Amino acid sequence: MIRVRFAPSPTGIPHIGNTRTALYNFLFARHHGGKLVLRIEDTDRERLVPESLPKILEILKLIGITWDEGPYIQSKRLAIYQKLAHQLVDKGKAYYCFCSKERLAGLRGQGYDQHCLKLTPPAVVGLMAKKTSHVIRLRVPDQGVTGWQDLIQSRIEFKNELIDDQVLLKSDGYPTYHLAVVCDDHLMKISHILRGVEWISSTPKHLLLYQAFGWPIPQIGHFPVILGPDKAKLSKRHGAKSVLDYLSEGYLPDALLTFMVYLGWSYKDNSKLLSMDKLIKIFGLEKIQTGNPIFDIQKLDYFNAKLIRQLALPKLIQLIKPFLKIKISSSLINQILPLIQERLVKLTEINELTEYFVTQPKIDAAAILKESKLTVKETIEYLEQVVKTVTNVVDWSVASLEAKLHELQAKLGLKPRPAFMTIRLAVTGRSATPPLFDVLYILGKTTVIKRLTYAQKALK
RNA sequence: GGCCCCAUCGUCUAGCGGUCAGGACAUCAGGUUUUCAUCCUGAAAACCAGGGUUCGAUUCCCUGUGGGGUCACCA
Repeated sequence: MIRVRFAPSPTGIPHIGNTRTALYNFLFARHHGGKLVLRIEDTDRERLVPESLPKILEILKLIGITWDEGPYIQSKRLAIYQKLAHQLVDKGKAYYCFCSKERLAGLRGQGYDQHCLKLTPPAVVGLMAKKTSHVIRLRVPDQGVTGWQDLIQSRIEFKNELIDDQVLLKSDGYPTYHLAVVCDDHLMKISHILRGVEWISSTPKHLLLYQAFGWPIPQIGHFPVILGPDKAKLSKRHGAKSVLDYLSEGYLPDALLTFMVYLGWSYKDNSKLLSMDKLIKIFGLEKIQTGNPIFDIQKLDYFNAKLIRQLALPKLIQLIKPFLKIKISSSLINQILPLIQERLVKLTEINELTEYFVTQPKIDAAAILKESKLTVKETIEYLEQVVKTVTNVVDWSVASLEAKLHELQAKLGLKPRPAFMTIRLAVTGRSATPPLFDVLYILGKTTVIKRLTYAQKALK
């Protein structure tokens, strides 16, 4: 039975890299019909950020990651770790250490265990009675190597002599990560440990712990880490954002999902949007890359824009409403949305792409003149002609607007581009909009005339 | 710096001894006869270097270089 776990530390809101680790574990479990265990590693009470737990759960939920057990909370399992740590002391695999780290380093290799390992019980009791702070350390062998065949990387080995005697139980009675993770993975029957490469150098310490306990060793694999554009590990320093941040910026969950999964993993040409169901079917560790991928926001934009284009209109309307900041009626937004759907990269862009439909835009006289290729007087006259033409449009439709204005353009001997760009600029204040006649149609005759008149004044 | 991992277009990657080294994102050019966007077509763009092994290396081995990770009573 395959059992994997996602074990975040509640020291902040997980960024996209951490969430990807959860995703890969989830996909691996589901693909093989296994279980995902959620565990909260909160043994560092100094860095603990209480609000991060609900955020972690929210992110998993929004992205579509479900778990089968947990969340187990390590701080509520202290007795277990303490008991196991003392067990190791009894077995001679670990020892009480009353020495400072510096002193220990100085004594290393010179029989420091005379000070730490062989304290007889009365002596230990005596020191404890004096409230001398102490830790329990693992006795790491001085010789030999500890290694494993990594599921993703190659075989990895470390010389034991290079590994320090790890602290297992801190002086505050809390376990260190190393103790807690090994105990819990064993107790929770984790079959595959899948985490980021930043854990590689900790793995031999864990392996040694498994040996000390006499426990079977699970399979272990390390995912590449996501790097920032500067090729350093993605972190807050890069403004590494969480899924929550991206969602509020107008990215869609499935775009984020696709983007994350492709960072270090491949499927066909890496350009397809993938749903969670599809991913569960096709995901496998074999396609995980060994090199560290670089975070590229352009890919995210690509997936998001593509997904928005594929959305059915009612769904898009529903999704976009929370992002609307300008006052606009439902019927108007329903008319505009089909025109801007394929122009939307992020949902937040709805405001800037819609604004000129409800507000008189600023008019850039210089830009109009540049496009019209006419003098001020001629441009104003042309706009006047446009006003007359528009006024005379009886059946207000895209087709007749197009017909009449093309007629005018031909009659005046103007080229299409300057003729229509001048109108676009005069009415919308911008040079890039959906098709002009659709825009005019939605704006309505009154507003179009009003804006044309306004633009004429601005030109004077 | 020690230790460990990694190395194909700018980016994500396919490749698992013999390929014109393929695709996608981004970029550029052209087209869809008003802009932008979409869509279509095309272009430019990579095997880090040097040694081996082999009839033959992008692929296997070694060294170097480069990049990354890690060196806590943090995870």
